[in-house]
Amino acid sequence: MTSGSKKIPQYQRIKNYLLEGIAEGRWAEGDAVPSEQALAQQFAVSRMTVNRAVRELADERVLTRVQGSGTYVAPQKYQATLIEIKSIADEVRDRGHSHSSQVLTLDAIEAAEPLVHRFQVKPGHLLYHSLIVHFDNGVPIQTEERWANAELAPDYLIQDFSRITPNEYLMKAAPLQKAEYRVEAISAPAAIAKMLHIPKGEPCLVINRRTWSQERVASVATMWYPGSRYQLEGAI
Amino acid sequence: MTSGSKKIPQYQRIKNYLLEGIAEGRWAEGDAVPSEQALAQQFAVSRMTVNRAVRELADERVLTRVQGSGTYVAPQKYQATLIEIKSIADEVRDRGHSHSSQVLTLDAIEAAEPLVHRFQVKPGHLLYHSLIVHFDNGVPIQTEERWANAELAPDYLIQDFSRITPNEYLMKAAPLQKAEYRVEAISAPAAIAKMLHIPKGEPCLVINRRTWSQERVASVATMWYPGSRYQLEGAI
DNA sequence: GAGTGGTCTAGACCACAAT
DNA sequence: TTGTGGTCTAGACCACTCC
Repeated sequence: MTSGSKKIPQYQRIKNYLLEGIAEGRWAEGDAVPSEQALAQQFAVSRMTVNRAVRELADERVLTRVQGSGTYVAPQKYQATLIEIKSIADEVRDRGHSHSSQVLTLDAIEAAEPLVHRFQVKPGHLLYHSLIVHFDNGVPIQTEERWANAELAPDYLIQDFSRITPNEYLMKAAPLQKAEYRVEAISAPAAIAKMLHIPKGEPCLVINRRTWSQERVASVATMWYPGSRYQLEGAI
Repeated sequence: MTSGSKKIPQYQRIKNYLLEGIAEGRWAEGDAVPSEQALAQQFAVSRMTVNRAVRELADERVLTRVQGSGTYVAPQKYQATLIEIKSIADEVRDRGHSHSSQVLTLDAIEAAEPLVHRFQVKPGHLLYHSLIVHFDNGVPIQTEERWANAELAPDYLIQDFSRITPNEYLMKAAPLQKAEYRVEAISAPAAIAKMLHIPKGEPCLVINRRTWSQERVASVATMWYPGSRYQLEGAI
Protein backbone atom coordinates (compact mmCIF):
# COMPACT_ATOMS: atom_id res chain seq x y z
CA MET A 1 0.00 0.00 0.00
CA THR A 2 2.99 2.22 0.50
CA SER A 3 3.56 2.53 -3.21
CA GLY A 4 -0.07 2.97 -4.25
CA SER A 5 0.18 4.48 -7.66
CA LYS A 6 -2.97 6.21 -8.73
CA LYS A 7 -5.11 6.51 -5.63
CA ILE A 8 -3.27 9.39 -4.03
CA PRO A 9 -4.75 12.69 -5.24
CA GLN A 10 -2.41 15.20 -6.81
CA TYR A 11 -3.06 17.80 -4.14
CA GLN A 12 -2.00 15.26 -1.52
CA ARG A 13 1.22 14.52 -3.38
CA ILE A 14 2.00 18.21 -3.33
CA LYS A 15 1.17 18.46 0.37
CA ASN A 16 3.48 15.54 1.05
CA TYR A 17 6.22 17.12 -1.02
CA LEU A 18 6.03 20.32 1.00
CA LEU A 19 5.79 18.50 4.33
CA GLU A 20 8.82 16.37 3.54
CA GLY A 21 10.76 19.40 2.40
CA ILE A 22 10.06 21.14 5.68
CA ALA A 23 10.94 18.03 7.68
CA GLU A 24 14.22 17.66 5.83
CA GLY A 25 15.08 21.30 6.34
CA ARG A 26 14.95 22.26 2.68
CA TRP A 27 12.76 25.15 3.81
CA ALA A 28 13.32 26.44 7.31
CA GLU A 29 10.86 28.40 9.42
CA GLY A 30 10.09 31.69 7.76
CA ASP A 31 11.45 30.61 4.38
CA ALA A 32 9.33 31.04 1.29
CA VAL A 33 8.22 27.86 -0.42
CA PRO A 34 7.79 27.81 -4.21
CA SER A 35 4.92 29.86 -5.60
CA GLU A 36 1.70 28.26 -6.79
CA GLN A 37 2.78 28.97 -10.34
CA ALA A 38 6.11 27.22 -9.84
CA LEU A 39 4.58 24.20 -8.14
CA ALA A 40 1.96 23.91 -10.86
CA GLN A 41 4.68 23.69 -13.48
CA GLN A 42 6.85 21.36 -11.41
CA PHE A 43 4.02 18.90 -10.85
CA ALA A 44 2.35 19.54 -14.19
CA VAL A 45 -1.01 20.30 -12.63
CA SER A 46 -3.33 23.27 -12.71
CA ARG A 47 -2.95 26.11 -10.30
CA MET A 48 -6.26 25.25 -8.63
CA THR A 49 -4.83 21.91 -7.57
CA VAL A 50 -1.74 23.53 -6.12
CA ASN A 51 -3.93 26.12 -4.46
CA ARG A 52 -5.89 23.46 -2.64
CA ALA A 53 -2.72 21.76 -1.39
CA VAL A 54 -1.17 24.98 -0.14
CA ARG A 55 -4.40 26.34 1.30
CA GLU A 56 -4.96 23.19 3.31
CA LEU A 57 -1.45 23.34 4.73
CA ALA A 58 -2.13 26.95 5.66
CA ASP A 59 -5.34 25.89 7.37
CA GLU A 60 -3.29 23.31 9.24
CA ARG A 61 -0.90 26.07 10.29
CA VAL A 62 2.04 24.46 8.56
CA LEU A 63 2.34 27.42 6.19
CA THR A 64 1.36 31.05 6.29
CA ARG A 65 0.29 32.94 3.20
CA VAL A 66 0.59 36.62 2.43
CA GLN A 67 -1.30 37.90 -0.53
CA GLY A 68 0.91 39.68 -2.98
CA SER A 69 4.01 38.36 -1.32
CA GLY A 70 4.29 34.61 -0.99
CA THR A 71 3.87 31.47 1.09
CA TYR A 72 6.12 30.83 4.06
CA VAL A 73 6.89 28.04 6.48
CA ALA A 74 4.95 28.83 9.65
CA PRO A 75 7.09 29.85 12.59
CA GLN A 76 5.73 27.52 15.25
CA LYS A 77 5.82 23.88 15.95
CA TYR A 78 2.60 22.02 15.97
CA GLN A 79 0.83 22.98 19.14
CA ALA A 80 -2.41 23.04 17.28
CA THR A 81 -5.58 21.91 18.86
CA LEU A 82 -4.31 20.02 21.78
CA ILE A 83 -3.04 20.42 25.20
CA GLU A 84 0.67 21.00 24.94
CA ILE A 85 2.70 18.77 22.81
CA LYS A 86 4.78 21.85 22.68
CA SER A 87 8.06 21.76 24.49
CA ILE A 88 8.08 23.84 27.63
CA ALA A 89 11.39 25.28 26.50
CA ASP A 90 9.85 26.52 23.26
CA GLU A 91 6.92 27.98 25.13
CA VAL A 92 9.22 30.00 27.31
CA ARG A 93 11.38 31.11 24.41
CA ASP A 94 8.34 32.09 22.38
CA ARG A 95 7.53 34.54 25.12
CA GLY A 96 10.96 36.02 24.63
CA HIS A 97 12.17 34.72 27.97
CA SER A 98 15.14 32.53 28.74
CA HIS A 99 14.64 28.88 29.58
CA SER A 100 16.79 26.87 31.92
CA SER A 101 16.32 23.64 33.79
CA GLN A 102 17.72 21.66 36.64
CA VAL A 103 17.96 17.89 36.59
CA LEU A 104 17.25 16.59 40.09
CA THR A 105 17.05 12.89 39.28
CA LEU A 106 18.03 10.70 36.36
CA ASP A 107 18.09 6.94 36.83
CA ALA A 108 16.82 3.56 35.76
CA ILE A 109 14.24 1.50 37.60
CA GLU A 110 12.40 -1.75 37.19
CA ALA A 111 8.69 -1.39 36.66
CA ALA A 112 6.46 -2.14 39.62
CA GLU A 113 2.91 -1.14 40.42
CA PRO A 114 1.44 1.28 39.62
CA LEU A 115 3.80 1.88 36.70
CA VAL A 116 3.34 -1.67 35.47
CA HIS A 117 -0.28 -0.82 34.97
CA ARG A 118 0.32 2.60 33.46
CA PHE A 119 2.88 1.24 31.03
CA GLN A 120 1.10 -2.01 30.29
CA VAL A 121 4.35 -3.93 30.71
CA LYS A 122 5.46 -6.82 32.91
CA PRO A 123 6.94 -6.23 36.36
CA GLY A 124 10.69 -5.76 36.08
CA HIS A 125 10.50 -4.11 32.67
CA LEU A 126 13.26 -1.48 32.42
CA LEU A 127 12.16 2.13 32.72
CA TYR A 128 14.14 5.33 32.78
CA HIS A 129 13.15 8.03 35.20
CA SER A 130 13.81 11.74 35.47
CA LEU A 131 12.79 14.64 37.66
CA ILE A 132 13.43 18.09 36.27
CA VAL A 133 12.48 21.63 37.18
CA HIS A 134 12.06 24.16 34.39
CA PHE A 135 12.66 27.87 34.82
CA ASP A 136 11.38 30.93 32.95
CA ASN A 137 13.84 33.78 33.41
CA GLY A 138 15.03 31.97 36.50
CA VAL A 139 11.55 31.56 37.98
CA PRO A 140 10.43 27.95 38.38
CA ILE A 141 7.42 27.27 36.18
CA GLN A 142 7.16 23.49 35.90
CA THR A 143 8.24 20.33 37.63
CA GLU A 144 8.38 17.37 35.30
CA GLU A 145 8.63 13.81 36.52
CA ARG A 146 8.82 11.33 33.72
CA TRP A 147 9.24 7.64 33.09
CA ALA A 148 10.26 6.40 29.68
CA ASN A 149 10.07 2.95 28.16
CA ALA A 150 13.72 1.85 27.81
CA GLU A 151 12.91 -0.18 24.72
CA LEU A 152 11.62 2.85 22.88
CA ALA A 153 14.01 5.43 24.30
CA PRO A 154 17.27 3.53 24.75
CA ASP A 155 19.48 6.61 25.00
CA TYR A 156 17.37 8.39 27.60
CA LEU A 157 20.00 8.28 30.33
CA ILE A 158 22.80 9.77 28.26
CA GLN A 159 20.86 12.85 27.17
CA ASP A 160 21.86 16.25 28.48
CA PHE A 161 18.52 17.31 29.84
CA SER A 162 19.78 20.74 30.72
CA ARG A 163 20.04 21.36 26.98
CA ILE A 164 17.23 19.29 25.50
CA THR A 165 13.96 18.51 27.29
CA PRO A 166 12.88 14.89 27.71
CA ASN A 167 9.90 15.75 25.56
CA GLU A 168 12.14 16.90 22.75
CA TYR A 169 14.29 13.80 22.94
CA LEU A 170 11.27 11.52 23.02
CA MET A 171 9.70 13.22 20.03
CA LYS A 172 12.75 12.19 18.04
CA ALA A 173 13.38 8.80 19.54
CA ALA A 174 9.77 7.64 19.60
CA PRO A 175 7.58 9.67 17.26
CA LEU A 176 4.28 10.38 18.88
CA GLN A 177 1.40 8.25 17.80
CA LYS A 178 -1.18 8.95 20.42
CA ALA A 179 -1.39 10.77 23.71
CA GLU A 180 -3.71 10.83 26.67
CA TYR A 181 -3.88 13.49 29.32
CA ARG A 182 -5.57 14.36 32.55
CA VAL A 183 -5.68 17.86 34.01
CA GLU A 184 -6.34 18.59 37.66
CA ALA A 185 -6.17 21.46 40.10
CA ILE A 186 -4.39 20.39 43.29
CA SER A 187 -2.88 22.14 46.27
CA ALA A 188 0.88 21.99 46.17
CA PRO A 189 2.31 19.47 48.63
CA ALA A 190 5.46 20.46 50.46
CA ALA A 191 7.90 18.79 48.07
CA ILE A 192 6.37 20.42 45.00
CA ALA A 193 6.03 23.79 46.73
CA LYS A 194 9.71 23.75 47.55
CA MET A 195 10.73 23.02 43.96
CA LEU A 196 8.43 25.69 42.53
CA HIS A 197 9.24 28.28 45.19
CA ILE A 198 5.59 28.75 46.12
CA PRO A 199 3.76 28.51 49.43
CA LYS A 200 2.62 25.05 50.36
CA GLY A 201 -1.06 24.67 49.46
CA GLU A 202 -1.09 27.03 46.52
CA PRO A 203 -3.27 25.78 43.63
CA CYS A 204 -1.34 24.02 40.87
CA LEU A 205 -2.29 22.76 37.46
CA VAL A 206 -1.28 19.12 37.31
CA ILE A 207 -1.05 17.40 33.96
CA ASN A 208 -0.65 13.70 33.58
CA ARG A 209 0.29 12.43 30.16
CA ARG A 210 0.86 9.09 28.54
CA THR A 211 2.25 8.88 25.04
CA TRP A 212 2.27 5.97 22.65
CA SER A 213 4.67 5.08 19.88
CA GLN A 214 4.64 1.99 17.75
CA GLU A 215 1.54 0.77 19.58
CA ARG A 216 3.32 0.79 22.94
CA VAL A 217 3.37 3.19 25.85
CA ALA A 218 6.46 5.31 25.34
CA SER A 219 6.33 7.58 28.36
CA VAL A 220 4.36 8.62 31.39
CA ALA A 221 4.78 12.11 32.80
CA THR A 222 3.43 14.23 35.61
CA MET A 223 3.90 17.96 35.39
CA TRP A 224 3.09 20.52 38.08
CA TYR A 225 2.59 24.18 37.18
CA PRO A 226 2.03 26.94 39.75
CA GLY A 227 -1.50 28.23 39.15
CA SER A 228 -0.31 31.75 39.72
CA ARG A 229 2.21 31.63 36.90
CA TYR A 230 0.76 29.41 34.25
CA GLN A 231 -2.29 28.73 32.18
CA LEU A 232 -3.03 26.31 29.41
CA GLU A 233 -4.42 27.60 26.19
CA GLY A 234 -5.71 26.03 23.07
CA ALA A 235 -8.12 26.20 20.21
CA ILE A 236 -10.13 23.85 18.14
CA MET B 1 -18.86 45.58 8.26
CA THR B 2 -21.75 43.34 9.14
CA SER B 3 -23.51 44.00 5.86
CA GLY B 4 -20.48 44.05 3.60
CA SER B 5 -21.83 43.36 0.17
CA LYS B 6 -19.17 42.18 -2.21
CA LYS B 7 -16.28 41.29 0.01
CA ILE B 8 -17.72 38.04 1.28
CA PRO B 9 -16.65 35.19 -1.01
CA GLN B 10 -19.34 33.08 -2.60
CA TYR B 11 -18.17 29.95 -0.82
CA GLN B 12 -18.53 31.75 2.50
CA ARG B 13 -22.09 32.78 1.64
CA ILE B 14 -22.93 29.18 0.99
CA LYS B 15 -21.31 28.09 4.23
CA ASN B 16 -23.35 30.68 6.11
CA TYR B 17 -26.51 29.57 4.36
CA LEU B 18 -25.96 25.99 5.46
CA LEU B 19 -24.96 26.98 9.00
CA GLU B 20 -28.04 29.15 9.38
CA GLY B 21 -30.26 26.40 8.00
CA ILE B 22 -28.90 23.99 10.58
CA ALA B 23 -29.30 26.57 13.32
CA GLU B 24 -32.91 27.21 12.36
CA GLY B 25 -33.68 23.53 12.25
CA ARG B 26 -34.34 23.38 8.53
CA TRP B 27 -32.00 20.41 8.48
CA ALA B 28 -31.74 18.32 11.62
CA GLU B 29 -28.93 15.97 12.60
CA GLY B 30 -28.64 13.21 10.04
CA ASP B 31 -30.69 15.03 7.43
CA ALA B 32 -29.34 15.41 3.93
CA VAL B 33 -28.58 18.95 2.81
CA PRO B 34 -29.01 19.91 -0.85
CA SER B 35 -26.58 18.36 -3.29
CA GLU B 36 -23.69 20.29 -4.78
CA GLN B 37 -25.56 20.41 -8.05
CA ALA B 38 -28.64 21.90 -6.41
CA LEU B 39 -26.67 24.47 -4.43
CA ALA B 40 -24.74 25.47 -7.53
CA GLN B 41 -27.98 26.24 -9.33
CA GLN B 42 -29.56 27.95 -6.33
CA PHE B 43 -26.59 30.28 -5.84
CA ALA B 44 -25.76 30.50 -9.53
CA VAL B 45 -22.16 29.49 -8.99
CA SER B 46 -20.00 26.71 -10.32
CA ARG B 47 -19.91 23.36 -8.63
CA MET B 48 -16.30 23.88 -7.60
CA THR B 49 -17.34 26.83 -5.47
CA VAL B 50 -20.06 24.82 -3.80
CA ASN B 51 -17.62 21.97 -3.34
CA ARG B 52 -15.24 24.18 -1.44
CA ALA B 53 -17.99 25.42 0.88
CA VAL B 54 -19.30 21.96 1.65
CA ARG B 55 -15.86 20.39 1.95
CA GLU B 56 -14.78 22.99 4.46
CA LEU B 57 -17.87 22.41 6.56
CA ALA B 58 -17.11 18.69 6.43
CA ASP B 59 -13.55 19.40 7.59
CA GLU B 60 -15.05 21.42 10.43
CA ARG B 61 -17.22 18.44 11.31
CA VAL B 62 -20.45 20.32 10.71
CA LEU B 63 -21.36 18.00 7.84
CA THR B 64 -20.44 14.48 6.85
CA ARG B 65 -20.15 13.41 3.25
CA VAL B 66 -20.72 10.00 1.71
CA GLN B 67 -19.54 9.55 -1.83
CA GLY B 68 -22.30 8.35 -4.06
CA SER B 69 -24.94 9.14 -1.47
CA GLY B 70 -25.03 12.69 -0.21
CA THR B 71 -24.09 15.24 2.41
CA TYR B 72 -25.58 15.07 5.89
CA VAL B 73 -25.73 17.16 9.03
CA ALA B 74 -23.15 15.70 11.44
CA PRO B 75 -24.19 14.61 14.91
CA GLN B 76 -23.24 17.38 17.35
CA LYS B 77 -21.58 15.01 19.75
CA TYR B 78 -17.95 14.87 18.96
CA GLN B 79 -15.92 15.63 22.06
CA ALA B 80 -13.06 13.37 21.22
CA THR B 81 -9.71 15.02 21.16
CA LEU B 82 -10.55 18.28 22.74
CA ILE B 83 -11.22 19.78 26.01
CA GLU B 84 -14.90 19.34 26.70
CA ILE B 85 -17.34 20.23 24.08
CA LYS B 86 -19.26 17.61 25.89
CA SER B 87 -22.24 18.76 27.86
CA ILE B 88 -21.69 18.61 31.60
CA ALA B 89 -25.07 16.92 31.87
CA ASP B 90 -23.96 14.12 29.56
CA GLU B 91 -20.73 13.72 31.46
CA VAL B 92 -22.58 13.23 34.69
CA ARG B 93 -25.10 10.86 33.14
CA ASP B 94 -22.33 8.86 31.47
CA ARG B 95 -21.03 8.14 34.93
CA GLY B 96 -24.45 6.79 35.82
CA HIS B 97 -25.18 9.69 38.13
CA SER B 98 -28.10 12.08 38.10
CA HIS B 99 -27.63 15.61 36.84
CA SER B 100 -29.50 18.63 38.09
CA SER B 101 -28.91 22.33 37.89
CA GLN B 102 -29.94 25.57 39.47
CA VAL B 103 -30.35 28.76 37.50
CA LEU B 104 -29.19 31.66 39.66
CA THR B 105 -29.26 34.40 37.04
CA LEU B 106 -30.76 34.78 33.58
CA ASP B 107 -30.90 38.22 32.05
CA ALA B 108 -29.95 40.50 29.18
CA ILE B 109 -27.22 43.10 29.25
CA GLU B 110 -25.60 45.58 26.94
CA ALA B 111 -22.02 44.84 26.10
CA ALA B 112 -19.38 46.93 27.83
CA GLU B 113 -15.71 46.33 28.47
CA PRO B 114 -14.28 43.78 28.85
CA LEU B 115 -17.03 41.86 27.07
CA VAL B 116 -16.94 44.23 24.11
CA HIS B 117 -13.41 43.08 23.57
CA ARG B 118 -14.06 39.40 24.17
CA PHE B 119 -17.04 39.39 21.82
CA GLN B 120 -15.54 41.71 19.24
CA VAL B 121 -18.78 43.74 19.13
CA LYS B 122 -19.65 47.39 19.65
CA PRO B 123 -20.54 48.76 23.07
CA GLY B 124 -24.26 48.36 23.66
CA HIS B 125 -24.53 45.15 21.63
CA LEU B 126 -27.18 42.91 23.21
CA LEU B 127 -25.88 39.94 25.18
CA TYR B 128 -27.69 37.33 27.20
CA HIS B 129 -26.23 36.25 30.48
CA SER B 130 -26.69 33.25 32.74
CA LEU B 131 -25.22 31.88 35.93
CA ILE B 132 -25.92 28.24 36.66
CA VAL B 133 -24.69 25.66 39.13
CA HIS B 134 -24.57 22.03 38.03
CA PHE B 135 -24.94 19.11 40.42
CA ASP B 136 -23.82 15.48 40.26
CA ASN B 137 -26.07 13.40 42.51
CA GLY B 138 -26.88 16.60 44.35
CA VAL B 139 -23.22 17.58 44.83
CA PRO B 140 -22.21 20.83 43.12
CA ILE B 141 -19.61 20.14 40.48
CA GLN B 142 -19.54 23.19 38.23
CA THR B 143 -20.49 26.84 38.18
CA GLU B 144 -21.11 28.13 34.70
CA GLU B 145 -21.32 31.82 33.90
CA ARG B 146 -22.04 32.48 30.29
CA TRP B 147 -22.69 35.31 27.90
CA ALA B 148 -24.30 34.66 24.53
CA ASN B 149 -24.49 36.82 21.44
CA ALA B 150 -28.18 37.71 21.15
CA GLU B 151 -27.97 37.81 17.37
CA LEU B 152 -26.82 34.21 17.20
CA ALA B 153 -28.84 32.84 20.11
CA PRO B 154 -32.08 34.85 20.00
CA ASP B 155 -34.09 32.44 22.14
CA TYR B 156 -31.54 32.17 24.92
CA LEU B 157 -33.72 33.80 27.56
CA ILE B 158 -36.73 31.58 27.02
CA GLN B 159 -34.84 28.30 27.41
CA ASP B 160 -35.51 26.12 30.43
CA PHE B 161 -31.94 25.79 31.61
CA SER B 162 -32.93 23.37 34.33
CA ARG B 163 -33.72 20.91 31.54
CA ILE B 164 -31.24 21.79 28.82
CA THR B 165 -27.79 23.24 29.41
CA PRO B 166 -26.80 26.50 27.72
CA ASN B 167 -24.16 24.51 25.91
CA GLU B 168 -26.74 22.16 24.47
CA TYR B 169 -28.96 25.02 23.35
CA LEU B 170 -26.05 26.87 21.78
CA MET B 171 -24.91 23.80 19.87
CA LYS B 172 -28.25 23.82 18.11
CA ALA B 173 -28.76 27.55 17.76
CA ALA B 174 -25.26 28.38 16.64
CA PRO B 175 -23.39 25.35 15.35
CA LEU B 176 -19.84 25.41 16.57
CA GLN B 177 -17.26 26.48 14.09
CA LYS B 178 -14.29 27.16 16.30
CA ALA B 179 -13.51 27.32 19.97
CA GLU B 180 -10.77 28.69 22.15
CA TYR B 181 -10.08 27.80 25.75
CA ARG B 182 -7.90 28.68 28.66
CA VAL B 183 -7.41 26.47 31.69
CA GLU B 184 -6.15 27.75 35.02
CA ALA B 185 -5.83 26.59 38.61
CA ILE B 186 -7.15 29.24 40.99
CA SER B 187 -8.12 29.39 44.64
CA ALA B 188 -11.86 29.60 45.07
CA PRO B 189 -13.03 33.08 46.03
CA ALA B 190 -15.82 33.31 48.56
CA ALA B 191 -18.67 33.58 46.07
CA ILE B 192 -17.55 30.52 44.13
CA ALA B 193 -16.79 28.54 47.27
CA LYS B 194 -20.30 29.15 48.51
CA MET B 195 -21.89 27.95 45.27
CA LEU B 196 -19.72 24.84 45.10
CA HIS B 197 -19.99 24.06 48.83
CA ILE B 198 -16.24 23.98 49.28
CA PRO B 199 -13.93 25.85 51.65
CA LYS B 200 -12.81 29.24 50.45
CA GLY B 201 -9.34 28.96 48.93
CA GLU B 202 -9.65 25.40 47.69
CA PRO B 203 -7.98 24.87 44.28
CA CYS B 204 -10.38 25.01 41.36
CA LEU B 205 -10.00 24.26 37.69
CA VAL B 206 -11.18 27.31 35.79
CA ILE B 207 -12.00 27.02 32.14
CA ASN B 208 -12.62 30.01 29.93
CA ARG B 209 -14.10 29.32 26.54
CA ARG B 210 -15.04 31.34 23.50
CA THR B 211 -16.98 29.78 20.66
CA TRP B 212 -17.49 31.01 17.13
CA SER B 213 -20.30 30.47 14.68
CA GLN B 214 -20.71 32.06 11.29
CA GLU B 215 -17.47 33.92 11.75
CA ARG B 216 -18.71 35.68 14.87
CA VAL B 217 -18.19 35.11 18.57
CA ALA B 218 -21.24 33.18 19.73
CA SER B 219 -20.57 32.80 23.43
CA VAL B 220 -18.10 33.39 26.21
CA ALA B 221 -18.15 31.17 29.28
CA THR B 222 -16.30 30.78 32.54
CA MET B 223 -16.64 27.51 34.39
CA TRP B 224 -15.31 26.69 37.86
CA TYR B 225 -14.80 23.09 38.96
CA PRO B 226 -13.75 22.08 42.46
CA GLY B 227 -10.31 20.50 42.10
CA SER B 228 -11.26 17.86 44.61
CA ARG B 229 -14.14 16.59 42.56
CA TYR B 230 -13.23 17.03 38.97
CA GLN B 231 -10.54 16.42 36.41
CA LEU B 232 -10.36 16.98 32.70
CA GLU B 233 -9.44 14.11 30.48
CA GLY B 234 -8.69 13.76 26.84
CA ALA B 235 -6.74 12.02 24.17
CA ILE B 236 -5.17 12.88 20.90
C1' DG C 1 4.82 46.69 -13.66
C1' DA C 2 5.76 42.00 -12.44
C1' DG C 3 4.75 38.56 -9.29
C1' DT C 4 1.93 36.70 -5.72
C1' DG C 5 -2.14 34.82 -3.58
C1' DG C 6 -7.79 34.80 -3.46
C1' DT C 7 -11.44 33.55 -5.90
C1' DC C 8 -14.29 31.73 -9.57
C1' DT C 9 -15.88 29.38 -13.97
C1' DA C 10 -17.71 25.71 -17.06
C1' DG C 11 -16.71 22.16 -18.25
C1' DA C 12 -14.68 16.97 -17.44
C1' DC C 13 -13.82 12.01 -15.81
C1' DC C 14 -13.97 8.94 -12.07
C1' DA C 15 -15.69 6.04 -7.90
C1' DC C 16 -19.38 4.95 -5.45
C1' DA C 17 -24.41 4.43 -3.73
C1' DA C 18 -29.05 3.66 -4.54
C1' DT C 19 -32.42 1.73 -7.60
C1' DT D 1 -28.95 3.76 -14.82
C1' DT D 2 -29.06 7.94 -12.29
C1' DG D 3 -27.38 10.89 -8.92
C1' DT D 4 -23.94 11.80 -5.68
C1' DG D 5 -19.42 13.31 -4.15
C1' DG D 6 -13.90 13.48 -5.36
C1' DT D 7 -10.88 15.35 -8.22
C1' DC D 8 -8.92 18.06 -11.89
C1' DT D 9 -8.28 21.47 -15.85
C1' DA D 10 -7.05 25.83 -18.30
C1' DG D 11 -8.21 29.51 -18.32
C1' DA D 12 -9.89 34.28 -15.88
C1' DC D 13 -10.16 38.69 -12.96
C1' DC D 14 -9.02 40.85 -8.79
C1' DA D 15 -6.29 42.71 -4.62
C1' DC D 16 -2.21 43.03 -2.85
C1' DT D 17 3.15 43.37 -2.26
C1' DC D 18 7.47 44.56 -3.81
C1' DC D 19 10.44 47.02 -6.55
